[in-house]
Amino acid sequence: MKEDYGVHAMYLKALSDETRLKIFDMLSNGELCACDILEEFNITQPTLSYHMKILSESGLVDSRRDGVWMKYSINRKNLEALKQLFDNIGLNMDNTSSHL
Amino acid sequence: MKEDYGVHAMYLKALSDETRLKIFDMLSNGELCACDILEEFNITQPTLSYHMKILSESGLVDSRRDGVWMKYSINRKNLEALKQLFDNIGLNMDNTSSHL
DNA sequence: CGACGATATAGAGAGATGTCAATGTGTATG
DNA sequence: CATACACATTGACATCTCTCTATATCGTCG
Repeated sequence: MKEDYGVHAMYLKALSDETRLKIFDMLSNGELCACDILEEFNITQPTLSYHMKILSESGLVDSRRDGVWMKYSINRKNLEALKQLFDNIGLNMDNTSSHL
Repeated sequence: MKEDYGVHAMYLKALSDETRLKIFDMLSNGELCACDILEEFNITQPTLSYHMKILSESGLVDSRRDGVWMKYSINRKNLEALKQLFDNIGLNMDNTSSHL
């Protein structure tokens, strides 16, 4: 439970790019196709494809074909795993000098 | 509240390196000096210094001098801000097809 | 099948990142 | 002050990252 730094680091790396973080946030409102996402950014289609590949391969985003379109959505299980990381860090926190 | 993708991306980038993620986790058990952290890794002292600078400048880690030592600790306010990002993503999530 | 629209892949280039050895800076202590 | 210890900075290097243009692939429809 404490040794999957590699996996968590991969999740964080996937979200550490501002474009990808925005995309991930967009997906929190539901499944989107690549064309919908592309409209929101000033990047080319291949660049978006590159970012979606990184998000998909990290495991944080799922993809499926729907006819001609690729639909992307958040993988909740892995998002929860990532949240768990931060929750555990919070738990370990020494609370004696709580000047939050 | 929705436009600080840049700041959040910076937090995530700071934690997206496996070494830095481990360090951050170590700090959740309380303040540590650089020498303590260095013992846990197979990296040189300048490399650790480089990582600590990235963590400190991101805002997720605080540093203070204690005589000859540098003491590092987690900045809770900014950790909470980062957690908030994930909580908000969770909130937006469409729950109709909850196959978690 | 042939053409078209949506997405993926390849190749290239500029810049960022992680690492080290060497050296500098700051703090205590004799 | 001189020395030693803890940490920071510099410079160099290999690798990774993000972006683009050009081209390929895949699915649909006539």
